[in-house]
Amino acid sequence: MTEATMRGKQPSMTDVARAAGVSAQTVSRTLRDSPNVNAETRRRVLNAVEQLKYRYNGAPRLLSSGRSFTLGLVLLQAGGYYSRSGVTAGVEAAAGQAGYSVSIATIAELDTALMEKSLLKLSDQGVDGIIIAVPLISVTQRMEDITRDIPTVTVDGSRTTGARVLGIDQHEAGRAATQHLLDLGHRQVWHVAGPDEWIEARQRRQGWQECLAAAGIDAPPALEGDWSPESGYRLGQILAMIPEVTAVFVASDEMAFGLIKALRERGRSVPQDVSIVSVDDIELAAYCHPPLTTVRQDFYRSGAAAVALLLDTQSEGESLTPATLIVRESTAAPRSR
Amino acid sequence: MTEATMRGKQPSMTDVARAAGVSAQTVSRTLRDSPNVNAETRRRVLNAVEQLKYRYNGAPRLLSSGRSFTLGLVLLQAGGYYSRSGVTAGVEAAAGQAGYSVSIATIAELDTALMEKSLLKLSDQGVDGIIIAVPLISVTQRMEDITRDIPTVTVDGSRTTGARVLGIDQHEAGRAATQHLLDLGHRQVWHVAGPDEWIEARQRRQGWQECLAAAGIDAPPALEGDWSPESGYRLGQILAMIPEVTAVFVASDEMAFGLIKALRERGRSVPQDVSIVSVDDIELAAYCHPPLTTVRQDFYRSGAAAVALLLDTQSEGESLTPATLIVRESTAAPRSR
DNA sequence: GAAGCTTATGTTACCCGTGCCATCTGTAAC
DNA sequence: GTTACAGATGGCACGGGTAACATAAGCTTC
Repeated sequence: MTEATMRGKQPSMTDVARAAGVSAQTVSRTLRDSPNVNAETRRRVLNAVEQLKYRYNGAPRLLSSGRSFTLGLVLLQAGGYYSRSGVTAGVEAAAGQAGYSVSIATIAELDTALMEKSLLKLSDQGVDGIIIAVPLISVTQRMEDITRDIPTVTVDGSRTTGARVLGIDQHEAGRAATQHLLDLGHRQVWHVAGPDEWIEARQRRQGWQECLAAAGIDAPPALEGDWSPESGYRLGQILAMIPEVTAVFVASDEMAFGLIKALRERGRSVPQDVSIVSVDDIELAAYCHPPLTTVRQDFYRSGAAAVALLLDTQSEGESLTPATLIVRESTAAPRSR
Repeated sequence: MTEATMRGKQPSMTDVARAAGVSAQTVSRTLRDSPNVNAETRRRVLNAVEQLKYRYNGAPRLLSSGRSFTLGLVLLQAGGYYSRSGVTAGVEAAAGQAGYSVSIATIAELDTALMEKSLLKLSDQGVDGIIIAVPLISVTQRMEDITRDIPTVTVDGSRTTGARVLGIDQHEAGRAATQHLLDLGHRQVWHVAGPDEWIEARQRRQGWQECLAAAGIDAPPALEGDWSPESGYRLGQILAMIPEVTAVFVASDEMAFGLIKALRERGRSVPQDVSIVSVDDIELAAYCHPPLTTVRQDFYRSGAAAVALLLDTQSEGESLTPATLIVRESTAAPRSR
């Protein structure tokens, strides 16, 4: 027992060493399970550790090894974007499992300068890897500089040099949603897309387009929203004025909420007059009226997979999480004429 | 992750110093905007920084001063809680403003052991402060040990020794919601509460109870959900079977979604048969059917305020963010009899 | 013109875990 | 008895930014 009870100061390995009557080096070896430590010595050391409530300090290792055992996560702050929580949880869980901690950097909006700043910030913190959960429009030189130095995985984003990409199969999501509507007998499927800078949005739109093309249908112009329910509402007011519209593929559940509201206000009911399929399967999708037919996305799994990809140098390249169509009550066959 | 991780030996301050023909200390002073640096010298240093692409390294500072300029954020992973994204964004923005980075620790469920582990993990990382955005049921000795060493602010949680508490005025939220229903002419207000471990839930319930008591009404038993829309749905099925129910105060928007669905399925329409007021004002609250009358919570602001409280040693004690009632269409006067 | 102060810069020591090498003991091999 | 070697442990330097102190020059004041 040491009489020196320094308040506020954490004990160091040297303190433990003194208490156990060995050198700091031996303490270090003991704690790292080095082979050449006598059983009796180990016991004494561990005892001292217990006694002093010694806590390992990673800073010196970071100092000499350059590794911080911290991963950076870039998120978009913009409200209402559900994927965030799921991806975050997945990333954090998988990282924690592997002994890494997660440092976040949110960017207020989709802007190259802000993006650069965030990457720089994470780089300054000395993160060992970066997970970008934000679409990248244009990749600047500076971004490349950083992602060249630090392993990077992009979840549902565009490709950076050296960055590995991973995500849900958005193309398939768009296809499946559209096909479901065609299968119900709809002759045409309209589309409310997400912002075109978002890879997800573009891929979903492509899936929709190609599915229509495969059925020999000329795709109507896509309407572009910003993921918000408000934008869905706005675009819904437009669609409600077009009598031909009987089926709409909406790029997110939240926009679908707005769309349904607009249609209802204009006297067009879902699914009797208009069928709607969206994407995400947020928790509330099953509890609105009518419950949404939607393509489920497993964000948690994506986040976890991103970390796995980052930490495991073996699995190079891309990987995709499947998307599954959940049929509820926002879709029906068109009214017979 | 192996050699790919190693950021090729980055230049150090000494390298910059050599390039600029000054001492490392002067470089340090320049980068930290110390007052006593000659303009010409500063120019040369910054030039060298640019040239060598020098990046600041925080590890040594953590090593010698113990300050990491990192804040820890404890979140609950459990899905569907809107508060998380808002609080996170607020925390990160305010922290970034002050030059701090944010490291997250999510706990899978409300469990003392997990909570301890998270705090320990953050403590190991050397965070300068901790923001707990999770309700604390019972505070263990180990938690106290940590929160005594590290400044801690709890957002909408219970009180830890030494931890400062901050949050939205939940009591007032419950009162305002209930009063609104009474003002419309309802004789009785039922309540679907959140889990009782949550301080928010308890405070909202108290506000409801006291408001009824003040009006001379005996409060009916509160039904307890778990914040999920599913639990709202389940409890809604029960309430739908009680003809006397004309007004319900629901502790969260998401539960309200479920409740409304259950009522509709049982042929009771909102707000004609039953009025509903909930809490949160999530983005979708305005886009469901009917749009929800709800008490708005500014999570972003709470998060930002938590950081301010943490970093500013002056402002001791608690602080409350106001809650405002947003009247939409889920409430109406009771049917006249 | 010496004391006293300000401004600008350099020097040194420190934080603490770990890689590397040195040391010491005991034991097996010749 | 001498060499060889493994096992166990200690000593020391290193990493990079910074607090604390030292130094040097310029300027004011009496």
